Formats: sequence, C-alpha cells, structure tokens
Amino acid sequence: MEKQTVTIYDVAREAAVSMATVSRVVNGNPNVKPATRKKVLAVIERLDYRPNAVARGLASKRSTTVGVIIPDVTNIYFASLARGIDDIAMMYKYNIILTNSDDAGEQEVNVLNTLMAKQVDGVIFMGNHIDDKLRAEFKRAKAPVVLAGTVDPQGDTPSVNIDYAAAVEEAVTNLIQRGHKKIALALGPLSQSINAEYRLTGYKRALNKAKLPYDDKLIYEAGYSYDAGTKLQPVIADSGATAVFVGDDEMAAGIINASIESGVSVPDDLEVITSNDTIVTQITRPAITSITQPLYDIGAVAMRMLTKLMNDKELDEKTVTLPYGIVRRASTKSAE
Amino acid sequence: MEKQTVTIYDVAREAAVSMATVSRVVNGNPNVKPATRKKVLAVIERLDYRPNAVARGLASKRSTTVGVIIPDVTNIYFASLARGIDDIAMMYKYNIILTNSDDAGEQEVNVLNTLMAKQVDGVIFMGNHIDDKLRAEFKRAKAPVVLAGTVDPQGDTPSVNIDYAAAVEEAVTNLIQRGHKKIALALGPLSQSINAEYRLTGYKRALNKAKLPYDDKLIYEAGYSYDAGTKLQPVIADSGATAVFVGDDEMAAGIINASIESGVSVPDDLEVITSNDTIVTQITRPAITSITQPLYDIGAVAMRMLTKLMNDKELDEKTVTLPYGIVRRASTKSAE
DNA sequence: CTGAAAGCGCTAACAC
DNA sequence: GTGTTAGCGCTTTCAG
Repeated sequence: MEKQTVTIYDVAREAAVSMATVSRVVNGNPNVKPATRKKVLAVIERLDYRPNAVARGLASKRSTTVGVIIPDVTNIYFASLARGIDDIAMMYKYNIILTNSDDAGEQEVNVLNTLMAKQVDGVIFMGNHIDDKLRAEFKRAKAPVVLAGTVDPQGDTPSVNIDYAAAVEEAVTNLIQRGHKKIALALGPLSQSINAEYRLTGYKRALNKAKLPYDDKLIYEAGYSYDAGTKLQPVIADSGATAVFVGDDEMAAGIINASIESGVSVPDDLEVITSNDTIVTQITRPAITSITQPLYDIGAVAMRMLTKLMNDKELDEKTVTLPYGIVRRASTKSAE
Repeated sequence: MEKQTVTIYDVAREAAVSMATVSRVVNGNPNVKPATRKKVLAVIERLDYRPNAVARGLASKRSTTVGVIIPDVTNIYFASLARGIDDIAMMYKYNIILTNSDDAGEQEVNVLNTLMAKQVDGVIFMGNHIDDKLRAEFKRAKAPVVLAGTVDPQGDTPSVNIDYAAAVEEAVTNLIQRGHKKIALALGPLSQSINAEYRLTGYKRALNKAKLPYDDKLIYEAGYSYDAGTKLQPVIADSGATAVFVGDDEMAAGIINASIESGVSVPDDLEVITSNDTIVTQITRPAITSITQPLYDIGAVAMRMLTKLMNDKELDEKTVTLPYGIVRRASTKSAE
C-alpha cells in the first residue's frame, strides 16, 4: 500500500506545461503569466503535489536546513537559545537538525561531520569549550558556523554572547560594596574558557579594583548540577566566605538549599548570585539574585547572522555582545 | 574560495573501479573482494571523500532523518523525552529534525508537512492534544508516526506513555487514605485529553472507590507554568481543599511557594502531589512528592518503535505503557 | 565480485 | 514567458 508520490513531472503533464514552468510557480518566480500560474496552481491543488525537498536540495545545492549542536537539550539554558534559533530559522524557512554533543570534543567533531554530510547550509554551535581540533573543523567546513552562547577566545568564528567578564565583575563588585571580603566563586570546569578566561577574569578585576586580595582557595570547580551544588556547599561554608558567585543556576539552587538545611542563612550568612536567570532562580526560597541574559535573543541573533552568512552577505559585526542585567532577589541583601 | 567537493565518481576514477564498487564499500556491502575494498578505502582516505547524504537520500529514498515535533524545547518534560529520542536515533544512525509547535494544531499540521517534504523516514510526535485534523494528517503521511508522552484516545497511532489515569488514581487514593475529603485537582487545559480523559478519570476513580463525592468546583484549569500556579493558589486555598494533585511541576512549585508565602503550610494545611518528577520537585521547599515517569525511556522506546516501523517490521505492541512510580517528598505527610 | 546504465525529483542555464 | 536539456551525487537493478 505504498503511497504514490506525485512529481513535478506529473504536474507538468496534467497542466500541459513544462517542468520548468511548474518549478517557477512553485518557487514564486515572477516570470510566469498569471493565467499559466493559475492553471498550474490548480493542478498542484488537485494532485496534492508537494515538492520533494531532497531532490530540490540536490539540484540547488541548498538544503534549507541548518545544523544545531547543543550540549544537552535538557539543559534549560541551552534549550532557551535553541528556541530562539528555531523560531528565527522557521521565519526564514529553514529547519533545524538538532544534535546533542554532551560537550564532548570527539562527539562534537563527529556530529559536525554528519551535519556536513547532510549538506546543511550552516551550523549553530553551542558548547562550553572550543579546542583547536574543533576550530580546525569549523574552518574546514564548507558551511558557515556561528557560535551561540559560546565563547571562543580566539574569536575567529562569529558569535553571540553577553560580556560574561563584565557581568561577573559587576556582580562581585556589588558584593564587595556591601562589605564582603571573602567572596567565593563556584564555577563549572576550569578547563572551559567561559570559566577560566571570562568569569574568573571578571572576578579578579572586581577584587583588583577594590584592592582585595585574590585567594585561589575561594575558587571552586564543580559540575553544572543541583547535586554538585549541594555537595559543594559545606566546602564553601568551611572556607569562611560570606558570599558566593555561582556559574550555574541549578548549582546555585543546590548551594542555597544545602545552606539553609545546615543552618546557614541566605542571605544573612551567605549571599548568593547566579548567572543565568532561569526559572530555577524564582523557585528557590530565597529566590536567587542573578545576572540576566537575553537567552532567546542570543539564539535568535545567532540564527539571523547565520542567514546572512548563508546568503554570502557581510556581517556588520562578527562578535556580537548583547546586554546583560542583574536582577536582585532575596538571596542578596539590599544595597546600603 | 568555494571548497571543492569530491564525489563518488572521483573516488572511482582514482581507484580504477566503478562507482558501484565504491558505493558498495561505502555501504559495507560484503560483495567486494577484500583487496578492492582496501584499495578503495585508501583512495577515500586520501581524497577525504564524504558521501553526500542528500544525493544518497534521493537515490535510495531514505533520508536517515526523522522529524520530531515538540511543543517547546524549553519545556523540561518534553526536552527529556527528546533527549531519549535523539540518543536512540543516533545509535541507529538517524538524525533529528526538531521543530517547535507550541501545541498549536495549525502549526503542528504545517510542521508535519514540511517534515514530509524533507522526506523524513518517520516522525515522533509530542503534544498535549490530538484532534481529528492531525489524526488525518498522520494517516495521510507516507512515513510512520509514533507518539511519545502523548495520548490519543482513539489509539490508532503507535504510542509510548505511562498509565496516567492509574498514576493519578494511586496518588489521589494515597491522599484519601490520609484522611483528606476535599482534594483539589489542578490541571492544564481540559480541552486536552491527557487532562480531561486521563487525569480526571483517575481522580474520579479514586473518589469513587472511596465513596467520596465528586465536586467539579475542585477541578482547576490553568497554564503549565510557575506563574499559573502562584495565581491559582489563593483560589485553591479558598475552596477549603486540604490536598491537591497537580498536573505540572512548575505549576506545583508556584502553588507551594504561594501557599507558604500566604501562611498556608505545606503539607500541614495543604498536601501537594505533582506529575512529572522533574528537577523542580527537588528544588522547592518543601520538595514535592511526585509521580515518577521514565521520561528518557519514553522517548527512547518511541524511537525504537519508530526504527522498526521504518524498516517495515511489525510492532510487538502498538500502545506501550511504561511503569510509573510515586516518590514521596516533604510536600505530603508520611503515611499513617 | 564488478561494471554499465538508468534513474531519484528537481533546478538552472540556455534557447526560443 | 516558456520549453529543453543537462546535470546534482548517489543507489540499484541487471548483466556478465
């Protein structure tokens, strides 16, 4: 009971025109007499003809699909970017091939290659770290690549981000102004440049400006998860820190809940500021003060840039920096 | 500076064999003498040849990509399913074209059509409701469709779910056994069969078994969000209900936080049970008792079923029901 | 075990 | 405006 597929040829025959003409009306080419267009459209309707995108892709060398590499769809931060990406893609009639990479370099390279094999017209890459191998693959790829919510210190690849260093600097400066001397920094792996080169830099700058000493015992490396946060909390408590900047919302939630359960008051004994302003920051009690990022827009802007690149247009700026904010909630004390 | 693409023809020429032979070695067809295979492989390596999946798709009529329709990637429940889907897909060498539908019927139909145009070999559909229009499209589609975490009361389409009615019945029965007489039910739109036909049914069955009266004033319809929960809470409080079953974790979190902030103690004044056991249930204080669902597996099993269908194999069962559980947390009192 | 050749369904010059 | 004609890069009979 295989369903019969009707092709452009069938339409051409029934409408008594050539394939070329049918192709023209399907693609909205203006060089068709209204009468013929109407006739063809009628046949298309009657036969319920749907163009085969694969054939079209082979002939035109454009697949109207873009690859999206994401560490894990289940991560709300990246999923939010993905939503922005998909909405804009859809607006421009592109589809998204979405693949999870688990942030693993090898997997990222693999995935990139299968995407190229599928002839995607471009790719949007999200990840926590970019190494030389990956950078080389990006260059080698015959389709443009844009980074979303992902930093590359080398800056070769077009990207959309906020100024992570400045955001952390501002948050930590806030903390310092409220009198804190020992401020902990809880990050994901320091092997990732977002942590080692951006967040840490912002933290150091804030300390520096205030002439506070830098103590690497206050820097903590943990996983991006709630459990990582609960495990880290006692260590932070032991350090004597009275405030902590956290690189991930779930981790921050873990730190807060573990603090309270062990009798450490937030914000009285420990102020907490986190990074991504996901829904988690509103659910905890106290709710968490956070850097705010235009997550959806980061994805959306990245996709817009990609459409330009796919059409061989110039980019106004290669490295786009979107504005961030800081939203105060109950995990920090009010300013003096 | 267009990158030159090397084709199967180039490989054939360089290896002094026919395209057919190259095709055979690329596809692992055993009918190739080891020596020739080796020779071809060497050339492939040297030329850095990568098969063009689009051309392959056109010739073979299999794109090795499946479409995934999801209400919103940003929704952790569906994203978890998507992760299971992608992992299994990858295992079977399929890629995923992911599209957001916002649960909107029209958009779902559109998206399904563009997926078919892209010649996907199958599609996995996730959504909160299936209407006749959609059902008709599923039938009309020339590629198989499997529902994941999505019920269709008609049961025509293969699907993977838990027994939502039984789960709610068990949860509510629990509540009843602890002495509750007025148990509220907070659901998403009753226009969706998951709510109107499954959860509500389970709720009624529990009441019935316990010979408790059914009062439709205790049934609340709200959005799947934290804010919807905070807005709903005062209404529930006014109703005099001493317990509530909630259909969405974020909504439950909203109810809990709003309760506590308005002086209603959870679980003493109001016991709360929710549905999806997402990370949210662990972050609130009190943490939320929940039905547990094998989210990842629902996606994974759905994808496994789809691979069978795509290879014209029979399904052992068309409607798969995976086991659920109930995990007790602090939002409910311990059993007597 | 290998090759020749005919498409897959569509686009894109190029004529007319 | 419209038709003709090559392919796009690969799979797949069908011979041999």
